[in-house]
Amino acid sequence: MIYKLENDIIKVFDKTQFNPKHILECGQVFRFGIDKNGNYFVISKDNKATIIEKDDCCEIISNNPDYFVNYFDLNTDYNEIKTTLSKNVTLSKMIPFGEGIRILNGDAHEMIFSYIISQNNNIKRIQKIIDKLCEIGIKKDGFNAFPTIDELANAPIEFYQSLGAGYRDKFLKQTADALKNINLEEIKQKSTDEIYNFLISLQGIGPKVASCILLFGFQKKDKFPVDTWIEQVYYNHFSNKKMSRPEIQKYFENEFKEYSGIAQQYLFYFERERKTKE
DNA sequence: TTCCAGGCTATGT
DNA sequence: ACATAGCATGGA
Repeated sequence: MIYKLENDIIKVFDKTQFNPKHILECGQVFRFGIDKNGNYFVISKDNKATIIEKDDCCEIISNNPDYFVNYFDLNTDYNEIKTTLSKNVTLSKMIPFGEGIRILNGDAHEMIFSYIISQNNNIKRIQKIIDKLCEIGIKKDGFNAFPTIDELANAPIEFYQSLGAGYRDKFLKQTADALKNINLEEIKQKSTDEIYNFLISLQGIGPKVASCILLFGFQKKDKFPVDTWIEQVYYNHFSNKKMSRPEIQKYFENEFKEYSGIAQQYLFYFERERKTKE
């Protein structure tokens, strides 16, 4: 156990496997930032958590501690996973850059819309578009909840056109309409392949976006999404052999098995931190 | 100005 | 089954 619950505050003691910067800036989530006190915060669904770094622990202050124990995946031992993944020599050299990364247990519905927006886009603009999308979400204490399926389905196409999302606006509207009569909790009971096929049947979702949604929204850690950054990691650090993105995905999923998605985050964070100075 | 960003759809072969 | 043009927008 790496955490304790005290007066609705989660105290995480093992900082080698919990680092708010690594967790939030490794590209898996978009509704986060640093508040005026210099503390990281993250919004998920209709919940918000603020993370305060102390000398001996990180304190997670939120409206819903149970939600965030699950959200931050606090019952999983990431040091054990790191040891396993370190058998790959190339990856073992990159893990220290993002040693406190954890895969967040995000909301499936929120991940679907977030990652439709993410296609052929950059993270800063993705965040701006999602922020605008959330303006129709319920007002909470200092933030907006992510809009529900009904709120998104009831919004007219003009709303989506006002987001600055470009050609993705119609994908968002079509997906909102398609999801209106679907219970995602029932979808969750299906096999990974069945969920994948359901996801790519939605407009604006292809192999990469579906893999992200499976990993971050359906907690399928054996998925390894391949985007432009991962393609570069592959050619810069693993092989010069020309491969398609689906082939690169297979290559890494075969290498990292049930921890593929976690390996992917270390690689993504390493490559992106190396090439973007803030 | 051109290129690129967590790619997908549509339309060829 | 695989290859590629076109796609909205904004920042470098």
